[in-house]
Amino acid sequence: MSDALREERLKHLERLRELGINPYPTRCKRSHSTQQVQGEFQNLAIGEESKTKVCVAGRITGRRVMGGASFFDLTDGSGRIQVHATKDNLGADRFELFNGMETGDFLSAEGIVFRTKRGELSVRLEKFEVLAKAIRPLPEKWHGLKDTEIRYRQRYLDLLSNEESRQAFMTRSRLIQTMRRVLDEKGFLEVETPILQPLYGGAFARPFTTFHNELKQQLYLRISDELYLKRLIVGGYERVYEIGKDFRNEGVSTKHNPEFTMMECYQAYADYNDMMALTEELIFGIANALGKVKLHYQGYDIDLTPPWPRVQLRTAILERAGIDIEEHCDLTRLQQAIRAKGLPVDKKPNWGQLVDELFGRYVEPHLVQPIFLIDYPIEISPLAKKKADQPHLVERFEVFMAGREMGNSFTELNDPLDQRARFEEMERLRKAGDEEAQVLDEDFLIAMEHGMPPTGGLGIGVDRLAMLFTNAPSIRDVTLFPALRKREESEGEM
RNA sequence: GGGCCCGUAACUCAGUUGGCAGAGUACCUGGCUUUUAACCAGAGAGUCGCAGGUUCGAGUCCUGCCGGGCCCA
Repeated sequence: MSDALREERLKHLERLRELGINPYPTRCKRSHSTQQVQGEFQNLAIGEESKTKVCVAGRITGRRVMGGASFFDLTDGSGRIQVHATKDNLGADRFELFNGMETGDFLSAEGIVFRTKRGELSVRLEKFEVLAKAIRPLPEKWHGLKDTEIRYRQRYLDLLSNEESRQAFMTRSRLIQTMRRVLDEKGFLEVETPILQPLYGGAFARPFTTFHNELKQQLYLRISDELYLKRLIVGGYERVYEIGKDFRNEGVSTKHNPEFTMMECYQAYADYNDMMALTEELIFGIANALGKVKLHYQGYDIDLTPPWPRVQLRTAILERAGIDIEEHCDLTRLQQAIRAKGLPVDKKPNWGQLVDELFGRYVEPHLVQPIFLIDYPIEISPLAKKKADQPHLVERFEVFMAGREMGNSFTELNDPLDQRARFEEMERLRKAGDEEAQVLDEDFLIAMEHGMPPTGGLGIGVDRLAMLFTNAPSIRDVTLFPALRKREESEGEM
């Protein structure tokens, strides 16, 4: 019987009820967190006792029962404290009841604080209350929980069992907190834009679709925040940002979860050079807050101290692939150059996409230290402003570290007629079968036709940054509930 | 979508050439009033992911499916 352990705990639950004890009381009092006890009484000597009583509450994570005395570990969100109970202190009945409590159960424990012979700060139990009975056992503490599937599907067990995992999500939280603080301090306004959108845009990706019953209308889950945030720049806010989920209907891998967290910000009267400085400030600020300006990531030593080099995309490709894309500035000539090098490269509909492919294959994996690559092909950047002197390129950069793109930015296109032409080119690609080509958004064009100031925009992938700062090999290690296949039967979980 | 690997008790894992389903922890019983991976003694615990096939006999070999991981697209 796989439920034998649960049955036993249910019996214990019934025993509690028979004794008139509510196993799930509505309230509990506690005077101290375990951390407060550990701090406040750290100077108690062995054998010494506190003058005052404390009341702590937490989950039983260890039980050492020995005849007339027992030691329980009580764990709360801040840490752990040992509770010492004796038959003499509690009386035989209450002592027996206490000893019957099981790992995983929640208790409150009241008594003076003392230090045992072995030097462990402990609460000498005088009174206790059952706070919540657990009717399933927790994973065994010594080996912990390793099964990746259970760790993802039942993340609470992972958080209880694996301290590294618990720390990783706290690091992620502090990362976002710092990102928000830096942006707030610089006068950016945090806003919220629609996740359900009648059209999707701002990135190359296939969307999730859904349906609004009352409106009888198909809606898309956003693939980026860009087009709405720019409408707010049109509306007169000079600095806006949003941190939230984007959704892309693509495969699941160590680097991709179908929903992921993105920070996007837009600053009027700025360009991509300003956004490079902002990127450094943000990521360096986070690194400082986390104490990880120099860090190890999956075998790499990475130093985030700014400034980071600014290198032309062209130069980077020339160095790594030995091809000067400017000397082969149309699709067929670039294809020939690649073939002449004996390099395999997929068919692409235009020069820009082929450059992107070349870059992704031969350059990106080598970009370990932080670096900005600047000036991208116009075909893969339909929302960015052309370079004045090189109209086949745009003022765009991507920032890389640990062989991965961490952010994307451009001097935003604010010429409504050029923007319309770019969308129309996208529509052409779309009709030619490119499912990821962007969709013409008339409402967005109308907004831009009302006048948009020169603007710099930046997007940073929060999950990837979190991976970097927690040394996580997979996005699932920094995503509390990563996307997994639905299981056939609902039965069978522990 | 393709390749490789994994799925055995609540947890962590063994399981030989195809020959009775195992260990540690947890749980249960007894002992033990300063232990801390408590200790000592004893007992129980299994749809070997699912479904077929080969075989006298399958956790083990074969096929399909489900779920997970890594690499590639």
